[in-house]
Amino acid sequence: MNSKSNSATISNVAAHAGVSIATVSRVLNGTTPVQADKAERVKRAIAELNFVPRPAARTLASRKTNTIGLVFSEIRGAFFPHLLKGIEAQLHEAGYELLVYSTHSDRPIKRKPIGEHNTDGLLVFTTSLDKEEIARLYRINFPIVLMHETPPAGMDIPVITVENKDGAVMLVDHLITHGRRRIVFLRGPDGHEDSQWRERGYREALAAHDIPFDETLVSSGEFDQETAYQSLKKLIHNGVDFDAVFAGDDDAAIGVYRALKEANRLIPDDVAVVGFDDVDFAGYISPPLTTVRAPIEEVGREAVRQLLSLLNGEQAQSLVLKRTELVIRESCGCLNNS
Amino acid sequence: MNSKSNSATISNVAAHAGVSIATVSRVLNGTTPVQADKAERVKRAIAELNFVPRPAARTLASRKTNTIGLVFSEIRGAFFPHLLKGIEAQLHEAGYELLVYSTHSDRPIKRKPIGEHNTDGLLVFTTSLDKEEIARLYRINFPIVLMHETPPAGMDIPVITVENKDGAVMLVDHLITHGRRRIVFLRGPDGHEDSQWRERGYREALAAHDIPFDETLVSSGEFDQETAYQSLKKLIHNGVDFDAVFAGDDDAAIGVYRALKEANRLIPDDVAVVGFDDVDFAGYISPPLTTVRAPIEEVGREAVRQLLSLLNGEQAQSLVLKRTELVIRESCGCLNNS
DNA sequence: ATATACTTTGAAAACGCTTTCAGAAAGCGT
DNA sequence: ACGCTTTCTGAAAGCGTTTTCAAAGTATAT
Repeated sequence: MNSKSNSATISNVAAHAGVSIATVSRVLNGTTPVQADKAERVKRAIAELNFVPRPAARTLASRKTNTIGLVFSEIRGAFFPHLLKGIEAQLHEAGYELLVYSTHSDRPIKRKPIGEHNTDGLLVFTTSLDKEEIARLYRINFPIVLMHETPPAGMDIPVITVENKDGAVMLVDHLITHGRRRIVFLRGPDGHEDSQWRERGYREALAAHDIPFDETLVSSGEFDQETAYQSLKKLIHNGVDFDAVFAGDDDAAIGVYRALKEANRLIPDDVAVVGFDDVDFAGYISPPLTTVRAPIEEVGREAVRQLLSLLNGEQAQSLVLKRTELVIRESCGCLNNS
Repeated sequence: MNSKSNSATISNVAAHAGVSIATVSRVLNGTTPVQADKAERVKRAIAELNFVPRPAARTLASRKTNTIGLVFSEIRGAFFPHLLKGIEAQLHEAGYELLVYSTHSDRPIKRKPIGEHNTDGLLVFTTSLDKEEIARLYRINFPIVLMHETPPAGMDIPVITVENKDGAVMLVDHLITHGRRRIVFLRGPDGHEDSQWRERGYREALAAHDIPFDETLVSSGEFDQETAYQSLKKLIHNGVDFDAVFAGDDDAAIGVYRALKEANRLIPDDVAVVGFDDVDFAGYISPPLTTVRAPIEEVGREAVRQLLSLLNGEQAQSLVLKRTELVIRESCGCLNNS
């Protein structure tokens, strides 16, 4: 069928240039100096024969795959493309290939199809890889970098994430400063670290203003529009009193908007709403959403940088926290009140 | 550093099970029947030694990489994740790996780093690979499937795309039916086939209602928010008379919204606006955008299916057109008028 | 029994590179 | 000129599989 088989190999090049294959390999990789004229002949032969070294053969001989793997569990609409973009760009600059794998919950595979034998290192997003697999890779000294998740206790694996807590503090503090006191918080998925940190920020901001934490104001948002919608609807139905909502993330904020509109509560006049992430649509919904910008593309780039350090045998930073930034738009109401 | 090197190989397994490596290979791949008891011993040995065959060695020996490549040029925010999701899911179901490569315009590489030697086949999105490279791959009989782009003349390469023209016709026809006559069209990027077909649909719909095509109503949108904003601003500034805008795609529609709001023209009362794609935010901007749903995840899945056919030596369909679907929301104004 | 045809099996040859090792060539100091 | 480094270079040994080939073992048909 396809004729990959007939293309030139290193021996063809060697023969054509009148040198040994070792020499060809050397000009190919620049591992050892080669006489100028021979190098020239080899280069010409490579060009004429249109020779491209087979990655598989290289990998087998050198034990390096020259590719790194990206593992993630969900392609969250607005979030993921930015992460991928950062990773892709930074990685290809360094000459590595990118193998992508998504571990959907419904895929009951034992052996992970991505790991030591087909990559030189792994980029792991949130909880896409279970603790045991991470531990196993760590034990065999396989380079990994985690994004938005801390490693299991005792393992020194680099982590890149954003200032979730700071972001949440800024948001909630902003709301309080502008007169809101009863602020609903919608939690993200269980075990999601981003959510845990955001809740911590929420609590700290309240405490800083001497507002007692009120469990009835906390509900489940799951970083998901529909869940947030249902949760808020229930709060309203139960007659819970609140004048603001920190939705957990921007997706959930959409659900909050819907519930509020249905209940004829005005945003921001009756209820201020804030999200998290500053996804693409945040500025275009109505009213434009006040949120926190998470530099997710930069998280991707940084993760690659750290992984490359590891691959080069250098020391990597064990934790890189990317700054978040408050983006004030209209849903918090401060543009009118203040 | 890392100890991939010390893990079990096929010979270890063979020794442990008391058979030859050929036999191990056979139970591994099921290529030839093996006596039940021996097979059992081999399986146990594999489990005990925790043996995983090295992909590189397999590839070298069998000349199959068991991975396919995805080439694209841009990670369009709202569009791309769905495509990737479809591809990823379908591909891993079939046991293939996914290698991802983005050909940014500013990357001046000669040899494409993705192709015959590191993949068994390629999925190509729009114009991410130039004609020559496609022609070269076609010539060596390398399996490719194109998404949203027709192959160069004379090459029978499968194409998966959506009913762009039909979608555009539905959209424009809908506008006309509801009384709009002077409809602006914002073109996508030069050479982008989606855009060309949408324009064709735009023209056909006009013709069907005996509305003459008016070049002054056509401008450049580039499927980009900012460009669309600028173009529309200029149209307004030039005093061009129009009562509707077909923005080319949803991203451009955002720019149109902005320009219109700035000019104090009401959507849909003064100007109806429609987009294309039905990206995630389309239902949440204000007013909610009337658009056409493009089943992009399904395009990804279908592309994989066709590529797998090719890989299995079967005949693939040369063209698969996925149906588009009109999604009527509020920006077209029909919910009030009709 | 005997010739004939399957089944199973292992030895060994690829697959296309990198890398080690030792030797040849060249440069240098005396 | 003569050793002693220092550079280059090629032969050959892997890397870990798949696959071909022929032999050995079994069953079937005469």
